[in-house]
Amino acid sequence: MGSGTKTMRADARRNREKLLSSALDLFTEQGADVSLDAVAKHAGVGVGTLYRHFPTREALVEAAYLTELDRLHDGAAELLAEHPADEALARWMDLFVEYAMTKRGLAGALQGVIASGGDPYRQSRTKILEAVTSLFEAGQAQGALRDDVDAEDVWRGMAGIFAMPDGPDWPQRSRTQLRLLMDGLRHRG
Amino acid sequence: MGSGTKTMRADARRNREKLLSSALDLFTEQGADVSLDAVAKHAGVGVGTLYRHFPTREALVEAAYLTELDRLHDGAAELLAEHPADEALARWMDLFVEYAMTKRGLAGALQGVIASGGDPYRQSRTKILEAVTSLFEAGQAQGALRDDVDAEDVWRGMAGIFAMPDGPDWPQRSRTQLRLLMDGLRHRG
DNA sequence: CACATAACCGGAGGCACCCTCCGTTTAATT
DNA sequence: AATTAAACGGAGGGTGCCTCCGGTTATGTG
Repeated sequence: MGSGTKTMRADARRNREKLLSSALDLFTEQGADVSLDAVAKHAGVGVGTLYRHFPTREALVEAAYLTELDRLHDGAAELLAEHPADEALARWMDLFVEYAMTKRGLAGALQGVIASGGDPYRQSRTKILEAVTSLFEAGQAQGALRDDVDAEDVWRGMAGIFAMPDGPDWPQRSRTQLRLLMDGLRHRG
Repeated sequence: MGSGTKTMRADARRNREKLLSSALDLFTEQGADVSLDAVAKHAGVGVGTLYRHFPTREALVEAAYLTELDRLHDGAAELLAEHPADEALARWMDLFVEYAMTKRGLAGALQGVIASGGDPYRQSRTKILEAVTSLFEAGQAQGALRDDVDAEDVWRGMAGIFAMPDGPDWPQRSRTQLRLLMDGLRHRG
């Protein structure tokens, strides 16, 4: 990830982030063919800056997606630091719904990334599984969650929300779905 | 097909055809992102004319493909009128290779058609199967071709060329392949 | 703190494409 | 030959892409 994100000049990093978040907004709510000029303007930045950070449209979309993926991944550790593991997992599932929503929104644009030879989903599985594992196993260690299933089972259960037909209440239904799963994961009694 | 191709004014039909053949040329040899201005110029026609005939890029690409499909389909009857059925089938296979080549060339552009909700391949199977059937069954009736296989088997055999890795000599190898198939279809002795 | 300088910023500008609009041409009809 | 509805063509206005470079700013040094 962020090759030199660490040694970047402060303003450079700021702009990079503004661009990513604008791209996320516009792409998810307006589709794959937003103009890059529009993204730059929305970020309050010149087009030159955009092109310096992301030489191609695909680079921008891919980076936006990977950022979102990282947010999801890193969220696990943060939640785990502040809550009992089972509650952390429950909250993390809400994060997961948000991730799923943006992924849906970006789908069209990501399609284009793949068409130009990219592979944006390469680390998705790994990262997500890593997060689930850390949360779930912590829950087991704390005696709050069942021992007869493993993290992959949990992940498969969560992935079910991708199969649901979308509609205006998709997020709500997904959350319900995941809450059900969560209840199933706790110890009886 | 050609909704009112029959009652169109002569110049209109001429231009329509010039446009289709130019589109075929340019799309197959330059890829999916040729400019429509370029297509019009290549056809020796104003852009206005292009847009009148094909309101969207997708409409043009789809029409070009369907034209090619029709050419293949209609070729069967023509060949059958001029040659013994087995020879007609052999010649038709050459037509099929040409069709396959253009289909490969258009693949990228057709991908876009599908993305905008089109279904260019809907009638492909039917039309091709219809052509094969007429040729093959005529051959059987004339006693030149085997009786223990049917037109669908022939079609499956021909479809094999789509599985071959492409390269500069793809057309040649495809023809060889089909000639082999053709030999297998004739009666022994 | 002031200065130097390397890194970064912004957006004007040139180019290509898209698509519409309307004055002109032409095929078909009588 | 005259009429007219249909079709033509391409100029033009709008938009997006991407580069280039004069101006700005963060950061390390004296």
